[in-house]
Amino acid sequence: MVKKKDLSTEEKILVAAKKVFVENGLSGARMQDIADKAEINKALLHYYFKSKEKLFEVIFKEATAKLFPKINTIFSSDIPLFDKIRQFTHDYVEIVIENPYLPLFVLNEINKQPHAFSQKLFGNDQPPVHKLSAQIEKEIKKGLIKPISPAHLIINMLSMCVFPFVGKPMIQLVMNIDEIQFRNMMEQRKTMIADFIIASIKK
Amino acid sequence: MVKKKDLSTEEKILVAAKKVFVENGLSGARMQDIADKAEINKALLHYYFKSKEKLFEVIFKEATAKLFPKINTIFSSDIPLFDKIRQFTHDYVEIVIENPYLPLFVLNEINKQPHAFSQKLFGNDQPPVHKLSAQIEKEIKKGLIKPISPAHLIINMLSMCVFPFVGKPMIQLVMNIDEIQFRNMMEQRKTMIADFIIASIKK
DNA sequence: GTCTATAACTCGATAGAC
DNA sequence: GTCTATCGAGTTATAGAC
Repeated sequence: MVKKKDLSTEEKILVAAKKVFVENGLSGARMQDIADKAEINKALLHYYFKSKEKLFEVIFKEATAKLFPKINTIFSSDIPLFDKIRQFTHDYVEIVIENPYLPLFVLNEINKQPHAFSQKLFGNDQPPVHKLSAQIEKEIKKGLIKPISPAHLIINMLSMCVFPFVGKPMIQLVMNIDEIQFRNMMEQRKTMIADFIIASIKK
Repeated sequence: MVKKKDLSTEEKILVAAKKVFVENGLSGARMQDIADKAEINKALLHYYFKSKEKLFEVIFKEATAKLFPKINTIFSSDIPLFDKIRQFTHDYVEIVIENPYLPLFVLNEINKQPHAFSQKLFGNDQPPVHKLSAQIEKEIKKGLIKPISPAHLIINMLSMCVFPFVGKPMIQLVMNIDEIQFRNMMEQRKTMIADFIIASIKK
C-alpha cells in the first residue's frame, strides 16, 4: 500500500479525483472536494489540469481502459466457445471485483453522451461482438449447442458479470448481506456464471 | 395520449421534472430546464414544490414505486417455481421496456445514499427474496432442479432483466443496433430469459 | 396562480504573491 | 509549484406586483 505522502502531487490529485468523480459523476463532483481529498487547494488543481472537464476526461479514460479492452481481446481470441465463456466470465468478474464502482460510473457517462463514444470506445476497430457471434452461430449449425440468438447469449453473459456491481447496494439491501458476504458471492460468480450458461446451452 | 395543454400545472411540472431528472440526475438537472419543458417559469416551480430536493424526492418515489413493488408481489406469490420465473421475467421486462431509463436513475441514487433506503424501499416488510429462496431450496431438495445457490439464481434473473436497460446505449454501440432493433430484442427477452434460466436448472 | 426582477449563493476559474 | 484572495458565471430561491 502506497501512502499519500509518497505520491507526487499529480498522483494525489488523480487518486482523489477518481474517488470523487466515480462517486458523484461529472456534474455531482466538486473541485473543492477533490482538492480537500488530495490535501491541496483548488488553484493547484487547475495548475495541473486546466479545467474540471479535462481532469474528468483523464479519469474517465482510465476507467474505460480498465473495462473495455479485455472484452475485445477475449471475444476475438481463437479458443473453443466454452473455454471462451469460462475465461471471459472469470477474468471479467475479477476485474470488476477490483473496481466495483467503475461500471456504474462508465455507463452513466455513456448514457449522457451516447454519440460521443461511438468512436472513442473502439476507435476504428469493429465492435468486438462479431467474431464471437459468428463462433456461436457455427456451433449451433454444427449441432454442438442448442439454438439461441448470439446477441441474447452475449447480453446474458455480460449482464450476469456486470449487473451485480451496478446494483451492488440494492442487492446488499435486498439480500441483507455485508461487504464481506458480497465479496464472497462475487468470488463464486467467477466460475458460477459460466457453469450456469453452459448448462443452459449444452446439448 | 394526453396533451400538455390538458394537464394541470402540477402535472406538467411532474412530467417535465421526470424527464429532466431521469436524464441528468439530481445534480445534473436544472430547474430552468424543467421550467422550460413545463412551459412555465422557475418561480412557479418553487411555488408548487418548495425546493429542487423536494421535487426530486417526488419523482424518485414515483420511480421506485414502478420498479419495486412488482418484485415483491411475484417473488412472494404462491405459484410453482417455473411459472414464477416465467411470470417475473415477462412482467418485469415489460415494465422496464416502458420505462427504460428508470433503472439506471434509481440505482444511481441508491448508490449515493445506500443507508437512506434500507427502510424506504421495503418499509417494515421482509426483503422479498426469502420466500423465493426457500422455494428454490425446496425444489432442489426434492430433486426437481439442479443444485444452485438461490441467491445466485435470483441475481442472474434480475441481471438479465435489468442490465440491458442500464447498459442500453453501450449495448446499442457494441451491437450496432438502432432504437427499433433494440426494442425488438427486448420484446424477445420477455420469454427468452425464462427459457434460458429453465434450460439451465431443469433436470 | 402566475409572472418579472433580483437577491443569495455555489462553484469553476484566474490573478498575483511567494 | 503552491498558496490566498477574488472574480464572474450560472443556479436556486425569494420578493413583490398583478
